Amino acid sequence: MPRVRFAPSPTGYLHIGSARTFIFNWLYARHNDGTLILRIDDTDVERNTQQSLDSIFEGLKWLDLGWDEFYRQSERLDLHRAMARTVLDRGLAYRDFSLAGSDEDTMDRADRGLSRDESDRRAEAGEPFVLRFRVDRDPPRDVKFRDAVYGEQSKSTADIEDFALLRSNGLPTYHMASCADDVDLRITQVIRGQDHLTNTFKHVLIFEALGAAPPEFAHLPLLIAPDGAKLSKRKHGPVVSVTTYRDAGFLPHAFVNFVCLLGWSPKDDREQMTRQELVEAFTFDGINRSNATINFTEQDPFDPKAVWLNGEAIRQSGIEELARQLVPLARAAGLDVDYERMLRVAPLIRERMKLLRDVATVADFFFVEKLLSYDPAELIPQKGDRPMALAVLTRARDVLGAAEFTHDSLDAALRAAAQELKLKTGQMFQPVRVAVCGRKNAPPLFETLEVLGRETCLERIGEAIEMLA
RNA sequence: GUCCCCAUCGUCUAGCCCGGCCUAGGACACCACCCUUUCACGGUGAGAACGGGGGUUCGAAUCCCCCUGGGGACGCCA
Repeated sequence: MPRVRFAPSPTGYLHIGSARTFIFNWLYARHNDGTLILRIDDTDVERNTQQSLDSIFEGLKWLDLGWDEFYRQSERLDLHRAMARTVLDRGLAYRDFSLAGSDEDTMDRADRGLSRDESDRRAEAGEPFVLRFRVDRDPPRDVKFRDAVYGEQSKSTADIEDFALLRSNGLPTYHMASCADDVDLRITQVIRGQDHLTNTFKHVLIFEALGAAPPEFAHLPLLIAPDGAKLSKRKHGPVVSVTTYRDAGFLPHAFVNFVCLLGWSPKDDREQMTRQELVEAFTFDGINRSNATINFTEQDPFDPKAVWLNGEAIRQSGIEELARQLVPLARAAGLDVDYERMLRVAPLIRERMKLLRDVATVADFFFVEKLLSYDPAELIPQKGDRPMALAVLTRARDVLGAAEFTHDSLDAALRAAAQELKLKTGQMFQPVRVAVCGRKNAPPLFETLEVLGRETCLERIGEAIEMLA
């Protein structure tokens, strides 16, 4: 049974690249009936924050995929130290007491040749040290592994420096903790970003030193920003945060769908896929080797394809479900909404939204007492003038005062009115639409009038007439 | 500086491993037209790419080499 893990470090919010790593791990686990482990890599006490841990959970929960087991590295430090000790005892690591560091030749540290006796003595005396892996370069040999995505990989030990296993404060480094836990948790596949590809040679060395078979590795092409650099929290800001997508009104699945298409393909031209279809189609063979650019700008933080996918997902969602999701977004935008009313509005705006937050700009007039002020010139129809607009609105007021407020009778009544006034239907409808919606672009007129109700419509048309008079 | 990885439309990608079916396919975006009471949805269509140079071969987007370009890693961060 495959066992994979997603191992974020709580040093910032969950960004889209991490989210993709999580999703690919999830997909692999589900496709192969395996186990997905969430492991918090929090060995760097200085940089960890509760806030970012919360934000990671928030992001992962929103994705709504779940995981099977949970661990925190900070609760497993004894294991890491014990394994580091094993490496030391096998002579494959040494204590480096020269804490200056920077000028030091990273290949051949001065303390590399210290005798074990002296090393032990100084350690017992309480002298601080860094435990380093003793990379065997005499003679150099090639460290090899086969990556499931990038193929055979090889690197000479001559090009690998003596990296740290334990810090002078006694805490394990990422390399040590990660490998120790991968062994202990019996991880079978390590699926992570390609930025770890060169680290992997060090990890292979650690697995060897521990006498453990290394897991299979699958490195993912990086997600890069339009400026060409690896996506980063520091450089690109909140536009790369998963919560930014959530707050804008992405549907979790649309987001997942989009992210899956970055660096992976089902190879058969499918793009909109259900969760089940993704699980069934996901294999390492479909993963690309080249980095994927995610398109965003300061003005428009979301990739157009993500937005399109989301619009499609919105159109495919049920009215009840959509209305339920729209209510909080509308409230956040300051609109006075309730579920019942949203249920009537949702069908009118479903295909006019790409993000859930669009509800605020597309449906505001359904929920406000008083329309936002608009330019009275908007009331004047194509190839028409002020008197025409006035005539239309006056007639419309009479008609709507009498008509039954259902789609069909409104349709019939207003069309008849247009004919009487010898106007094109468009010339008849536009002033009415602007009067009741406060703008030219809006959902279909009769449905809109129906939902708005007679009282509101007459009131707004009256106001429009006053504006023109 | 050293090492590693990558290279098809603006972007995401199919094709590459197993050369010919590729006058390079799909999607998003953009543009045009159709539908239409506006907007949107939907439909139809157009433009748009194999980074360059050498090989190998009857034949190369596909195989090899070089160049160029891009990215990543080299921390007592992960």
